[in-house]
Amino acid sequence: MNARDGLEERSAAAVAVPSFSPLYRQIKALLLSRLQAGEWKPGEMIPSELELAARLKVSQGTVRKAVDELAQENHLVRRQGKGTFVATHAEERTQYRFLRLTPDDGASTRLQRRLLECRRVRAGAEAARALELRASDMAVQIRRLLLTAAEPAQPVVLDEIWLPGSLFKGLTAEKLAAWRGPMYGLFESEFGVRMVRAEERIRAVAATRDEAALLGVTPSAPLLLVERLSYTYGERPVELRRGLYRTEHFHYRNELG
Amino acid sequence: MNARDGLEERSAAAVAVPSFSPLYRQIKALLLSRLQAGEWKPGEMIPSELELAARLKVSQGTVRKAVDELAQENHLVRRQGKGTFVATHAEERTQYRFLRLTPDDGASTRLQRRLLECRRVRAGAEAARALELRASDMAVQIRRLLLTAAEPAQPVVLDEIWLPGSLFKGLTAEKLAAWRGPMYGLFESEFGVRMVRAEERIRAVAATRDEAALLGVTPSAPLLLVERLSYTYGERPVELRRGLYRTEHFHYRNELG
DNA sequence: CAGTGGTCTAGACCACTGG
DNA sequence: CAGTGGTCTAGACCACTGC
Repeated sequence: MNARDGLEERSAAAVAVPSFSPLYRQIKALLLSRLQAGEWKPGEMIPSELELAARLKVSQGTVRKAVDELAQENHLVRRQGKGTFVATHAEERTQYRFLRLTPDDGASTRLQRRLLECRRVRAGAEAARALELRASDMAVQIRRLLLTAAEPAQPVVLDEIWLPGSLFKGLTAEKLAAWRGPMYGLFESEFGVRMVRAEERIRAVAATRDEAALLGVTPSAPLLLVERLSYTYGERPVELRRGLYRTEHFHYRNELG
Repeated sequence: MNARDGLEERSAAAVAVPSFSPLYRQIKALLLSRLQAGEWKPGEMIPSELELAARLKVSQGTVRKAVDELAQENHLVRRQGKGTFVATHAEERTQYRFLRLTPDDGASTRLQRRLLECRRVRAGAEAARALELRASDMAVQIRRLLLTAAEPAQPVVLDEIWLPGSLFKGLTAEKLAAWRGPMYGLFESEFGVRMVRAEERIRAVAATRDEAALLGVTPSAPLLLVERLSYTYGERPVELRRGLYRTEHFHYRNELG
């Protein structure tokens, strides 16, 4: 079978390409569109390679390459002997998959949360631009603290979060406070919004008086400012997060390849 | 042919494994050991997949998978129609492959260098621990500024670098100042040390009086502290770098998968 | 044991590069 | 045009999981 033949179903899903789109990329785009459509939910198993190959009239190796790339991009998780599953933030080994803050000593990263605020507001200029909304559109604004779990509890992170109001209709302080596990897990199961990737911009700033009070540092103390924009399927931004990190005993870790 | 047969040459290069080492990983380890041995120099082309397959008595697909992983880990660079080449820091499109600092406006990242110091010193406790030396061993210490290229030149980065003296014997201020292109390119071509990966720890700190003077900020102004430990082949640390970044008009960018 | 992903092969053909 | 990496196939067999 030739890569250019048949496959109407695929060509519809195929994304813009340089000049030539190999078959496995068309399969990949097709699978991605099905993930986006919610055909398989986070944590669920997708059909086996052989079954997909048979259904799509393609060899196993071609499906394999498509699934490999999706697994590498954290959309799918392969488990030998069991199957291939839709990735989820709900059962992360690390409590927070996107949080790169680590204690200086290799100790545990157990942190407790303290919800400060959760309300619906107009997005405003900055959040609207990042989230591709109008400034007058509604947004959910959350403010919260992360503190060390060990007593005495020390504030470490002050987060300020904006979410598009249209996507998070029933999100209340009660729901947030009651939820155990990663916040992104709640977003998945309650609102069907799965974070796929994120971009962060990091700066050093001086604490304002309010920030200093909440984080237990002196005003104008240096803090790490981490601005994160998280995306769901289709490069659609769905969360803006402004985190202030105390870094006397923690650091932001990064790996450069 | 079975994955467990023959292949004395490979088993020697095979690294510790969970319980089962597929053939392509043995090939990968073999290629990696040859890269480490300098059999092919940075920028050079390695033998074609078919030739390697023939020499190693293995199918092209197996070599392919090994090379794929090495390319993904930035050891090799594939160029369709031309060949597969040893990765190098000398011909990076971006001037600095490991520098994640970006201007807030999407403008160019052109920076100029100003060498402040380059001398041979005792490593000292901190650098010795990081570089796996004795505190009494000699190290090369470099201090330099990076400034915006556009006039008026603004200081942006203050770097302090430690290198193991034993590996960088002829490294002098003159050599450094005369070198055009990335510093890591000089390390490759003059000292045969290729940086393979790096770890960074990022913090917010207050500028000391000296640091403030060099960077043109007020004392105790917030700065981004980026501590980088770079490794060459075999997980061997070969550079400790302590960078202080001004982040009023620049930010450290990161992608989270 | 059956079902899954993981490895390996052999061979055909395609896309890209440079002489 | 020859030589390179890139794609695709069909089939065999291996390793891991759970019943």
